[in-house]
Amino acid sequence: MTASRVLRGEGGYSEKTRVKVMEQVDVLGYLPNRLATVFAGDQNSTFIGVSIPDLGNEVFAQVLEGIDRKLGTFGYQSVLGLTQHTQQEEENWIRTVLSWQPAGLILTGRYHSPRATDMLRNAGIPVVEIWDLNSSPLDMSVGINHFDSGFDMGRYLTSLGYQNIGYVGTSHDTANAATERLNGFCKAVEGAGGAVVKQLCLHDTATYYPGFYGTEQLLAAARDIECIFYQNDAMAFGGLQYCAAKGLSVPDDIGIAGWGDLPIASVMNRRLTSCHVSHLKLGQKAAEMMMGRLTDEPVPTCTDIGFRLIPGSTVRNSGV
Amino acid sequence: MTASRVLRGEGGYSEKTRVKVMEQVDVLGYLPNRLATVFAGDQNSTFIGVSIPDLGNEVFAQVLEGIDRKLGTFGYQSVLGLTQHTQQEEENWIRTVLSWQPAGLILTGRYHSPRATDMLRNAGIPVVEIWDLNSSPLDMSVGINHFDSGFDMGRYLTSLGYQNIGYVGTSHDTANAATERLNGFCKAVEGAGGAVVKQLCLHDTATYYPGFYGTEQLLAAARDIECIFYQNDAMAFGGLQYCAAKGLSVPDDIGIAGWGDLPIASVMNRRLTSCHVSHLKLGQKAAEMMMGRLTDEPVPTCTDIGFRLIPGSTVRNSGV
DNA sequence: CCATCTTACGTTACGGGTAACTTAAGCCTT
DNA sequence: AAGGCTTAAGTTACCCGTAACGTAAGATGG
Repeated sequence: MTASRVLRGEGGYSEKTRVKVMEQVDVLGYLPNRLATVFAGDQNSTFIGVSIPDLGNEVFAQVLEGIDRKLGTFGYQSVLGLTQHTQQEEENWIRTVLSWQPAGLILTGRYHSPRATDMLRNAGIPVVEIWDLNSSPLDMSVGINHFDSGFDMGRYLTSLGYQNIGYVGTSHDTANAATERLNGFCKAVEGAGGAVVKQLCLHDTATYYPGFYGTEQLLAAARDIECIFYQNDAMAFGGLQYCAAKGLSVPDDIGIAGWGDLPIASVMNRRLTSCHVSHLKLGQKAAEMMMGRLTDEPVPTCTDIGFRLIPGSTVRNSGV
Repeated sequence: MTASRVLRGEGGYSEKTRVKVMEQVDVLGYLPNRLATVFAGDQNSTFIGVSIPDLGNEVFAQVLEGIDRKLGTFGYQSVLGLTQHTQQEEENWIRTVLSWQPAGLILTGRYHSPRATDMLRNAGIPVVEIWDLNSSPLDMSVGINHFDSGFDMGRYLTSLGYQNIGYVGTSHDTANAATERLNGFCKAVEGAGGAVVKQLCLHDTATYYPGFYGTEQLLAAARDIECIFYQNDAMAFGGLQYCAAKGLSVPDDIGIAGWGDLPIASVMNRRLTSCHVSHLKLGQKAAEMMMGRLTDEPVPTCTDIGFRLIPGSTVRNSGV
């Protein structure tokens, strides 16, 4: 007991005793068992469960980096869960991670299975839903409005005179942010008298090569396409390279627009038309909101971190 | 007690009782507290501490993905630690994560602080050191021989007739895999009568833009450089784009070689000279070795997952 | 019908840290 | 020197799940 007091520095012991305790700590290589402390209910754990769809997608790796670095400065640890974009994986992971008594959870996406939602409500711990801005979150939410970002891109492309537009992305079991971007995009394009003539949703990962062959498939199916909007920048780069390989000039023969503004854009001579989101900041903000809630500070329920359309030069630069 | 038996399905209860227990589980929304089980010492935890330098570097994101997915199939969770390439961060993280009684640790790199090494030895749990192959690991090791991979690249470039070669990378407090690649590279180049005339180690992250401006600095300092070896592919892409921006023809005016074979290479029309390592497989293998040890299977101490030099077309294609 | 076995369920104790309380020792005051 | 006060250190109980053991009821067999 006295040793416990010394280690926590709460006072009530003599200097002589302190030294003796610290000596024994060194001799025994003693490491406290935090499990016991948390288990006894005297303190909360410093685990934060963090669910991320996948790390092959650079944007999520950046979000996770932002979260973990910020949590680390508060002495908290991320317990990772890669949910592969499925609600079932997420539900299983939530069940497991809750049994470890985490201090809170940060979840990517706003769509959860009914059982998952129940567990989250019952857990009585802070939950931050990230990525998709959610006006009625379980607890807290930080992200952007994906529908709006898709809408803005649709409006931008149609303002340049594009009428026949294609989309290349990937398909998922459930609605997700990319779906919402596509919905916003279609609404804007159709509202401006254009048409999203072909939407390709590949059963693949949203990375470079699917962007490449997806472009081939799209152009084979709809030759009159003037411009392609991609699920993300990686797929758009794949599309750019397909065009280069086939001698299609961008933006003269075809326009290319991505989403997410990957770091590689910083060195490309031709700026990819895209939409910038500060992924690192998103992650940091999520961690800050979590820590704010855990220290009983007032925390906003929803935080919109915003996006910025990047006109770029892979689309024509004015209306025809 | 009977409830505990029902929940673990170990038998010794009647069907009637089972139903009653399950009803109450539903009513109460009961979730077991795994902390108590582990704390009581009846079982090990299912945490695996995973330290990764940073996630901005795509290769580490892939390694982590490989680890976490594989661990997930065994019902284990990763507790993440981003150590930012410093031993002090790693030591602090190890101390914290050990206090949570993890079942094992997976650490990136073979160089740890003395205190960290002590803690790891005393912890009595499996440790897998990844990335750098370590012939005398603390416990287990999986990765590649970075010195050799640098050496092979040096030999390859000199075999093409390159004599004055530059290097662009980043600097770190302590020796790391990139340093070993550079050492192997220099040894091969010098052994073949060439010279690594300038080595630029930037105080920055090993990403695209530092590759871009690092190239500018390098060429300004040493105009006679014929070929540049980069710490990784991201920096090499930055270099490629610098050359494109300045009208330098690759490989006619200058040769460019990276390391790591990033996914974006799959869609580039010009194959980047690089070195392929299966990062995902590395992560999976690390997780498999960990699980093997935890289930008392015989596990090899060291696993070399190998690398493959990619000749590419960003260096001249035969000796002069 | 009693001895023995089996099954179902209950009781006790433990793990490591700490809150709350108790005891012991040292110090001062009158 | 007895009483009151302060400080240091010790004791007890608790957190929750489960191993180990105990017990009661029912089944089986001779």
